Amino acid sequence: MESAWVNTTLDLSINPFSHTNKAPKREADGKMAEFDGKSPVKQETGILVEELNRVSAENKRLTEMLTALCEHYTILQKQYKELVSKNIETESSKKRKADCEDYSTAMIGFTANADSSCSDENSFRKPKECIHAKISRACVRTDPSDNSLIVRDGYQWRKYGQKVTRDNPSPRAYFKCSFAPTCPVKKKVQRSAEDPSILVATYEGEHNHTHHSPAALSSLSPANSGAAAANNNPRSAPVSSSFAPAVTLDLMKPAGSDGETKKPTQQVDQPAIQQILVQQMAASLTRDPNFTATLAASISGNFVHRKW
DNA sequence: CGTCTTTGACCAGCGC
DNA sequence: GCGCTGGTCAAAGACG
Repeated sequence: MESAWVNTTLDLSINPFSHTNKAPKREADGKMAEFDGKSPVKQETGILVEELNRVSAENKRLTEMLTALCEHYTILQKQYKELVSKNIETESSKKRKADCEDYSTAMIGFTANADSSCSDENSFRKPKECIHAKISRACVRTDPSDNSLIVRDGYQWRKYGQKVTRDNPSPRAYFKCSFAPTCPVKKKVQRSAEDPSILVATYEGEHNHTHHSPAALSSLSPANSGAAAANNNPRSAPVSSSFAPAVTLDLMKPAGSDGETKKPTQQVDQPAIQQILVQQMAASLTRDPNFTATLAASISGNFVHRKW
């Protein structure tokens, strides 16, 4: 389900006039108009009207594409929900959870937040804790060459253990929330066995403090990974700026009543997800210096080429 | 010197 | 009961 990853990047290299070569043509038309002896104002007006119509048509076409994309996304998400519910039913019949755990399934669909239910990893081992502890899972795509098991989520974590598990060659790191001494939240981070570029973070419990960490605001932005990483783990080297954009949501959002714990997090309202996505895209873009630089270059380039 | 990470040891749960 | 496995502890070392 690679298509489930939400790509928030923009291709700024697209020149709106490139496919029609309107700009050079318009320039040429203007020169020709001088030779034709027609009114340059009328020529310019006609060109502008034509361009306006073209832009409107393109806008309409893009809107239709976006609508179709959203519809496809909705359909895919529904299919994923059905798959997850089926998996929960089948997995609950198995005795040992470790045999049925598959991180890749946790990444399916909306990979940012997969709030696990009692069918999750501790359900068979610690059924009592499962009732009280909120368990959620997040998948973050990282640079495959980056060996650090750091997931920047805005909180401060203290590593208290590392273990190599049976079904995954990469070690699993254990973290406790160090922001508040009484905070019971624990986090396990391990690379996906199938895709080493993906870090799977499993959170247990709920934070009993507010999200004061400065990195909390910047954690959603890959561009600020350096500062966030410094806050999260001052001693570790800053994560490469080539960090792929990963959607990261508030992982500690309450999953609701106990009766609802059987449902995966993907049950969140569709408009809410879209709103979060839009906010994250905007935040990610506006905080990325590369984006602003590229945008400025693109705009200035357009001005130069178009010779307004 | 204080804080944090590392890592081997220990403990508990589970299956056989 | 034994072995396997995951989770946690705590001493030692690194780092600023």
